Amino acid sequence: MRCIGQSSEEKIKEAARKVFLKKGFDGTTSRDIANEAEMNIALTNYYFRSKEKLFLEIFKDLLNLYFQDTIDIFNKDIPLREKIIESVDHTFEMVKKEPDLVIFIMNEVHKEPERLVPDLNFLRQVKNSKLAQQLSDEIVKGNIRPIGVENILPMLCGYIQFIFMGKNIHMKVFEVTEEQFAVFAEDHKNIIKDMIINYIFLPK
Amino acid sequence: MRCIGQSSEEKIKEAARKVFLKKGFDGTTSRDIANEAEMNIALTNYYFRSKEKLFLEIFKDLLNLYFQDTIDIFNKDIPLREKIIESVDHTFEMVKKEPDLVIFIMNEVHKEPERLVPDLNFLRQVKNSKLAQQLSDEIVKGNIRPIGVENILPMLCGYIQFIFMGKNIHMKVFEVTEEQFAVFAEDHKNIIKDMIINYIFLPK
DNA sequence: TTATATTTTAAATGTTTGTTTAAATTATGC
DNA sequence: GCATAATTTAAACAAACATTTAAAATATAA
Repeated sequence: MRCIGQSSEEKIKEAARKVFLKKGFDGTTSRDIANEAEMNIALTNYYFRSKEKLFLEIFKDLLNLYFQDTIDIFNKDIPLREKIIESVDHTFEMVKKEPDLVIFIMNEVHKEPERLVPDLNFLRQVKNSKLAQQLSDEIVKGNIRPIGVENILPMLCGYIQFIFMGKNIHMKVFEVTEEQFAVFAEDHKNIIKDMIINYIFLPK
Repeated sequence: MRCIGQSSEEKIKEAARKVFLKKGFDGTTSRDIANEAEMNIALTNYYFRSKEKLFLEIFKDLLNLYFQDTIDIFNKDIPLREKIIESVDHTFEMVKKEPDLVIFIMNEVHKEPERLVPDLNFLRQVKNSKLAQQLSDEIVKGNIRPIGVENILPMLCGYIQFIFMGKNIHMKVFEVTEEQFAVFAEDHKNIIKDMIINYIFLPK
């Protein structure tokens, strides 16, 4: 094995990740991946047996990327207000760093929901996080409105995600540049945080 | 021309609309469309010249469906509070009726933003609606926080849309049925309305 | 060095893709 | 009814598809 740089297997996986994220499973051909990796077309099947197997491996990684840090934040031992801010901020940074991730996950799961089945145990962590207990506690104390994880999850993650999923539409509708969109997104992020906190917490 | 029922052209267009919405452009084959329409494979090209042309025609219709009613509501001569409620309610009904529409538009525009270029004039109506003026007026009067159309649009439409785009993910994460999801969605719709109004309007 | 195992290659596999063809069928206008 | 136009059909098209093959090249281990 050549030990300078990545192995061929890694090169292919990274290239495939890039192309799948950009074009989705249906829009990606084996040749696209081979070209991106600058490798022979046969190597994809030599290392991963099929396009589908390679996709599923990458999909698993990306689903992890999509949820793991959020789960970790939900499980942190910090006050609710802080957790809300950190969650929104993290989602914002995540979609900024990996702009194709959300629409990719949404679209692939929409077309074939059963792709999530092998990761059901992983997904369950979302609803069983510390945040759930934290919400119940604060509700009992009368500090916040009665609200469950299922309703706060989209607020903390989904709203921001939507802004970036609809980036191209926004840019056309409001006729703005990338830079202007970035300003808008930052602005909207702060509105979301204010709005959630303003809504959730009850006046003393 | 046979005048009982639809024309062949209409049959094909309707079938194509159905399949494109479900599987997207890349995931749809000419034979899928012909099968769905129960028509000969050659008729797609006889009536629409190519798969691409047929797609663009349908895409235009769907983009209209996605935006037109919202634009109309934005232009209504009704109080802001009422307009907010009506917008959210309309979005909710729209995505319930056409569950694949939002992810379809999002995904196709994400892959190829230039598909929106022919409809730029149509899209401009969103930001030039009466709602924009209405917001400025209320801001000057000190009734609401300073906020622009670009920030209120996602609140009125996007948040609800996200809930339905992520339907399959939600159902797996929270292990609920279709019926339970419907209850959740309804619930979240009301939260969104409360949250927006609670945030936008300043106390007298 | 030599034998063996791993990796890479060009070429070919059989399907499926979008699209076209030319003939067959049906409708239309006089 | 008959000529013409419009529609529908089965079949074929080349190109692109995922995947396989078998030989060539390279690395490994003795």
